[in-house]
Amino acid sequence: MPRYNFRETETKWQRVWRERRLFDVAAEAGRPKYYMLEMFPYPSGKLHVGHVRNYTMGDLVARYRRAQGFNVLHPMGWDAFGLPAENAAIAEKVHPAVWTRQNIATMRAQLERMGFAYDWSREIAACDPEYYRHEQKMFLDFLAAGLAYRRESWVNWDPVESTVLANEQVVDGRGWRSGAIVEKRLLAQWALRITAFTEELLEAIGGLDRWPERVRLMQENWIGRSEGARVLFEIAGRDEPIEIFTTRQDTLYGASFLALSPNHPLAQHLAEGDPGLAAFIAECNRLGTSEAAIETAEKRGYATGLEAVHPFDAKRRVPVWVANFVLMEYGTGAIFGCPAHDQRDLEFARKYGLPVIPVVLPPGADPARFVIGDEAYVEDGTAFNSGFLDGLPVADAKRAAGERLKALGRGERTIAYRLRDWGVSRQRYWGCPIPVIHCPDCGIVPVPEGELPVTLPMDVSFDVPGNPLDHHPTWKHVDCPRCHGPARRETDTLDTFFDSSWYFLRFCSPHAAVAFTREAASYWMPVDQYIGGVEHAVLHLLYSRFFTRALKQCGYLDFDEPFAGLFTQGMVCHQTYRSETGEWLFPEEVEPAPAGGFVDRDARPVIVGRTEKMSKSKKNVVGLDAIVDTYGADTARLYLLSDSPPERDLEWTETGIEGIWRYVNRLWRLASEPAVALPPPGTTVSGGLSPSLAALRRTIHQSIAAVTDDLDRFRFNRAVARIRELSNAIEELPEASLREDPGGGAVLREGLETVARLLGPMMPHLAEEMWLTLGGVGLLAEQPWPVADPDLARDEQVTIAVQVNGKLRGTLEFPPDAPQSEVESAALDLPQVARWLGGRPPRKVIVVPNRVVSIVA
RNA sequence: GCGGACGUGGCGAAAUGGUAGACGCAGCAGACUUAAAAUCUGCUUCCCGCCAGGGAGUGCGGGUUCGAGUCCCGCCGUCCGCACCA
Repeated sequence: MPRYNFRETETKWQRVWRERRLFDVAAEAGRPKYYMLEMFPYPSGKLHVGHVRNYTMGDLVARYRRAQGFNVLHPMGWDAFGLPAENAAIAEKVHPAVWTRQNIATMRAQLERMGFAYDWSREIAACDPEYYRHEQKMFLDFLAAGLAYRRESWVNWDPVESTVLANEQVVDGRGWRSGAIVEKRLLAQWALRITAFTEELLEAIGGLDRWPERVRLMQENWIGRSEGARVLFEIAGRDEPIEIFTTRQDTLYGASFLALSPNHPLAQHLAEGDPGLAAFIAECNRLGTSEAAIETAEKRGYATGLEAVHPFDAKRRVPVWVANFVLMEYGTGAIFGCPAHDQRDLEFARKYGLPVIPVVLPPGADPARFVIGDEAYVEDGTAFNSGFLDGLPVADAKRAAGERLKALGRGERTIAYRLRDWGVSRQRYWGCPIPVIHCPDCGIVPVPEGELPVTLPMDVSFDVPGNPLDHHPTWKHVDCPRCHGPARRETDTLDTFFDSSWYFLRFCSPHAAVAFTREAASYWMPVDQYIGGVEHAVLHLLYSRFFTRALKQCGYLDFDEPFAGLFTQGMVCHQTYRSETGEWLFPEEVEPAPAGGFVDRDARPVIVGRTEKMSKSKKNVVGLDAIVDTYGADTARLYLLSDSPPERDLEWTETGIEGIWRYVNRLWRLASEPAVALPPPGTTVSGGLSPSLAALRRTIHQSIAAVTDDLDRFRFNRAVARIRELSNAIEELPEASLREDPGGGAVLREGLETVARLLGPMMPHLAEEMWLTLGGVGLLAEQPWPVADPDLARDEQVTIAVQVNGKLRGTLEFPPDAPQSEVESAALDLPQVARWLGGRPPRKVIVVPNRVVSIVA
């Protein structure tokens, strides 16, 4: 049995596509465009099959839209700055630039072998000075516009990576990469004013109707809008009031303390004269903020001795504490405590013996008898013990309290957000240098635009910990561009998320002297379909939305949203294996044991772990090269599309890939050894077909319609199933009916050509080879997408279910849209139906056209 | 704690409120073969039955409906995101 020679075929078609520059595109005013983009990868080494699932989906969409006549931009590039390159430099004594370039070469070759339809002429790498020079210019524009600024602030410090992390990069109190417990440090840092767009970023989420609901919710939660009030508390004996934020200004009469964050400026100031407070603060900053630490850490406080004046009642005084549970990063870093109506405040008050004053009365409760026990009352009710607020429901009391605060000049209603400005300084080498100079006389001076790019020095050493740019003997020593005195270059580099916040714009005009041309961006943008992992729901995707707005403000472009459509694909999983001693094993180090289970190469038993996302650390990866060597790119591509819905996780199995490989060979035989001789291409099918041939034609056109619909809706697994149904129908057609019917060959040709066309976006090499074998004209990749003929797709007979009391008792065959009365009487005449009716007339009969007859006995 | 998604055969999964399990994987039986592989044919939700047929069935309990995997209410479970957020 001849096997399909994927090796020869795949290289052949890849060469043809490349030589004809088939997927290189140019903007064509007036022609509809389609921008298909997959999140560009970090060049970490070699690809495994898990990496290419989203590229396979993206390629499917790109080729499909191309066949539909769109001018498709489908570029690829490299998110090439980042820490792994520096780690490799330390471990393997190879320069990060060299390591990165090698990985890019390897991975590009791997992507090329997959036959992806990229416009490689637009390839970019973020570590290329011709790329990052433009982001240095952007940084300077942001600086001029006040969107980039330097601040001294408490930052997340990753002690393992010796660098600062953005809030978004701290996961569960730990560095997102290193896993080290993050510490708080006060540092001077560059930040981007993402909070200038908070409300806009939040509101516009509503318009992202082709984004997954999940991602939109995650962004909403991340921005974290909450309505409340800021309140100023005068402090006895001090000029400066304390400003707090609350969502419960209606409960101000229940205040029994104020609490400051340990990092609040006032707390810091007081600590200078209070060694006990200083020790308390130091203790708080040592404690982690991980889930476990938070759950076990008790509420602890330190009384400062200060007293605050109640804003509504000057006679009332409340003590000011410093408390470990108050976050400097949220609100104003200070709260007022109302123990009766906040669980956390209650715990604190009970511990330190502070008063608990109920001020919200549950509906129907007796004010004289209502007391707070172990649980704060947080539900709705009416204000009491609250002076002018008494009798008001919570919502009205919030409004009235807000108005009174404003009238008194002691605060107003306001909105607090969880979103913080984006700290972009990183104390690393392998990133984009921040183009500023620190001058002892002039302060911060931007590098003149004519001197961009500020390039990284190549002669660096990674022998000592810390930032190699800072250690470099000469790099940072420069003259001030303004006063020409001795000055120092900024040695921090930009967070790599800066690089990925605009790469989709660079792809529009990758060789332009500017970051991107306005014309190219206005033609290609926004990205019509973006595909990537959900792990970037609030990192990259939020930063890019911010960047687009910031660039708009700086005059680069004139739209707000970069990604019109977003799809987040599921992961590729594989079983994990461990040796008896607990070391992870690669799948190829493991084989099935004759007695069941698995053994390693030395026949020692292997422990089979759970199925998890493919990751290098657990070794449950299947190398892409090995799969393409054994089965070819098309087989791998179809497998990644066929088994699970694209948004769900997919389990990679050896039997699964073999099943696809068998199907590939069946398809190949079907096209290369047709059951009857095919008429020349373009032969029209004449009428008067036998029933089985007419049925096949119907299946062909129904398949075209169904596959088209499935691809539009990202239901790739279903599309694959529909194509298999069509190819099964062709295989199952009796040879006799093909031979005897004069139209047989033409219908067979139509069927095979349709299979090839529908497969084109999924298995482009095999489809191209089938097309050639069938004698098709030109390249399949240049054929238009097939269009279903509704007349030919129409069913000749419909099967109508007959139910008695909701149970299926038989079926009827009718032409579509048969008269209801006929269908009804045929149903009642069925012997099974008569039996269930037991001779009595039905109480009710419901006829749903072409579907069901429901009889109530 | 808050927010969200999901729960269907041995497995991956299909199913505009209208014949549950399409399409595949695995398995079983058979054909071809000296044999194996490959290929082909058939079976494959569970229970009763020789068949005909019947019964049960989409996490659990209710409800709406002629009819519910699908809609509504209440549970249980799994996964994901956020979380001392004032």
